Amino acid sequence: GRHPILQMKKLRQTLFFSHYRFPEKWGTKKTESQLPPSDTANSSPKERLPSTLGLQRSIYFSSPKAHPARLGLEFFDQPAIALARAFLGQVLVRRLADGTELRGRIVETEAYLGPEDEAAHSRGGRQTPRNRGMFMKPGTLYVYIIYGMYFCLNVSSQGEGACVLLRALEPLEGVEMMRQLRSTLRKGTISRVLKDRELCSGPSKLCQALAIDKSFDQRDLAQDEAVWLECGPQGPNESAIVAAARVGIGHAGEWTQKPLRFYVRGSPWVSVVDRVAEKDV
DNA sequence: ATTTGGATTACCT
DNA sequence: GGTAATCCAAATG
Repeated sequence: GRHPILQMKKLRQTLFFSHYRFPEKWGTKKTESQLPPSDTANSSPKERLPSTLGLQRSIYFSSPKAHPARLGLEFFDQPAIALARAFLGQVLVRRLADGTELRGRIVETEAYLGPEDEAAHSRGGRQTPRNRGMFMKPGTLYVYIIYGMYFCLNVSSQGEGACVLLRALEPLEGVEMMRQLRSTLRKGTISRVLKDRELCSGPSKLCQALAIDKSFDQRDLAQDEAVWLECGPQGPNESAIVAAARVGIGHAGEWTQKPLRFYVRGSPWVSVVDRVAEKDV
């Protein structure tokens, strides 16, 4: 980044968070047995955490005040398709300036594979000031402006220029604040009360609901103080993940049809349901 | 320097 | 199902 303010931000983050350490391994990947995606999904804090969290909670995050199950670089350092699937069921957290914490369970993602992917901003190896985040280390955010007025939130994965787009969340915590943010930020004039389903069911909707804008570009999801990812109580079954064509990438080329969008089958929080794709198993 | 189009949303019929 | 809104930034000259 050649922008002095961005450089300062970057430096501040680096210094402030340089004391963080992460375990050698997170342990085995999330178990894929378990139950189908939960109906209410949200378990009370008192509820038992999965055993895989034991390791993560150990010495690294001893303070209960600290992020109890924050996912680190090891989680993000996997190929885009694997990461896109692994995101499902994890909880995205946004801490606002006043300390309010907003939480949403990720239910829909898209993988963008890098230079060979004709639908990716990094197609053909294009690297520009805008998409730099795609080429940075796994876990780096890539936030860009679309149609001059909306934001999209991506997370860099393993693989040059590869990333995952976050497309929909199930609101879990801070729902009224999300409603307020959406009502305030969206372009519509009238202030009809938005339904819960309308809060985070789209890549730009979730950015509005969580107050995520361009200032989050190139931040580190593994270390930032205002946004992070927590291990959800349980991920969906493999069979509960639908693989469908990506949304809004035009009508040309083989890449348009590839099943690189993933969402939780039957979730009412998904932005676009693909009935045809759901028939395949 | 100018042009072009977009990883969307909201509101219309 | 269709399309206006709205402007950044990549691509082109």
